[in-house]
Amino acid sequence: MSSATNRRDRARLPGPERRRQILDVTTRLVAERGFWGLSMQDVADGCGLTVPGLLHHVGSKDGLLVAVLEHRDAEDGRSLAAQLGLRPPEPADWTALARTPGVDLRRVCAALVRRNATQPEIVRLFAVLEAESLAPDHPAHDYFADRQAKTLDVFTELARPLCDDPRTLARQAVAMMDGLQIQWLRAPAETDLVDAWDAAAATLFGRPR
Amino acid sequence: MSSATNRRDRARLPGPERRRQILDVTTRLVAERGFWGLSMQDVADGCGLTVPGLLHHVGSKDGLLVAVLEHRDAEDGRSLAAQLGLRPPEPADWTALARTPGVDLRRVCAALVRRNATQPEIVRLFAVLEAESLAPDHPAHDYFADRQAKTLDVFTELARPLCDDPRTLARQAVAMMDGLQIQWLRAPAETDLVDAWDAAAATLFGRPR
DNA sequence: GTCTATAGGACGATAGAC
DNA sequence: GTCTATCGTCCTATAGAC
Repeated sequence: MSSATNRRDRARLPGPERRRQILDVTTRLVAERGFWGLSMQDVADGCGLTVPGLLHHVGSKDGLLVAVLEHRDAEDGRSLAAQLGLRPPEPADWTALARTPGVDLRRVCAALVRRNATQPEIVRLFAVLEAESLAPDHPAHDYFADRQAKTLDVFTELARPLCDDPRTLARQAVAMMDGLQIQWLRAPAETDLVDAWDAAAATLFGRPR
Repeated sequence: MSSATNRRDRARLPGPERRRQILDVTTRLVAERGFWGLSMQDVADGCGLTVPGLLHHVGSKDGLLVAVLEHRDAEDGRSLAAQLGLRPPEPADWTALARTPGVDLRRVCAALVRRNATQPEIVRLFAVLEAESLAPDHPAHDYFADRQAKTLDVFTELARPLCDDPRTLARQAVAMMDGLQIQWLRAPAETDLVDAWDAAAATLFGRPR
């Protein structure tokens, strides 16, 4: 018994693994409590660390949140690109979607919803932060303001082939996704997110293809 | 200078006025910070009270939140009843709407949106708490679970005359309202809530009347 | 109905040893 | 990379005087 957990059950993980662990634990806790309700103590406990040990990795509580959001963006970009069959080199660039032939708003939304349905925790993270960050002094305020603007722009481009007023359709698609996700999170037993979205897509985009 | 503010600028308000002041200040602060981010000290300061003075009125921090939510429900019930021309005696009973001739989901949503557009602060209060209260141990968790269930039921009844699948339409109407409100709160300059809703109503319910 | 005083924690962050 | 120790601040709530 010499190799693993050799000092009081506190594993001394290599840097990258420790970082991933911190991001995972934080994601879960922020989804539950929001940023104002998050305590560094809880995160540290969840990682088997002390608070100063945790701060060594992330600098500050604000820094922790930023790290989580950046990590999620990277993951989501990769997943979406993979689902839509894009080439891996530049996965993080949402904007590229709008210029990819054969990809329209309907397909992108369907892909997003299907991915989201498999990870309620992440959806909840964004739902909570989206509301909390309306406050101008919230550490993620600018991040979410940019995100909404960028999402609406890309969705508008994607909606252009589908209707006369793509901006309005983009707005409605975003609103519907956000709203259905909240209902699903509150009553997961009653609601199937994919079914609810497919019905909504029929309303938004017209009957199937 | 004997009647008002006679002791260190701290007005000794009569009970009901003080209560209203507390609820107003709390509403504003919860809308900004959520419940986890709310501090009794800030509420007390905003009322010109000490913290124990504040606690005398509301009992506890949880009690304060409950008081705010109950107060809002009462006000909203009154307003909606007035806008739809119902008799005042029983304004708080949402359920009655479903049995009122000439009232359907389209009209009720239009009335709700038009009222909400005049009070962004209240809309934000609900948006923030709706997300925060997804956590099972949040003091408003049960309140919002009930609220969502009840709203969906009433909306379903109201949608019955309009389509074949009223439950689905009800879900979509709720989702769309919630989602458009978030977008409006984040970028009030770019979005007019009433316009956005009227466009969405055309999508959801079909072209005008 | 409002105060002073205070209990009793939890919080985020820093300094410095190992 | 992680620790111990500690600082200073903020928090909700209670007890009891006025």
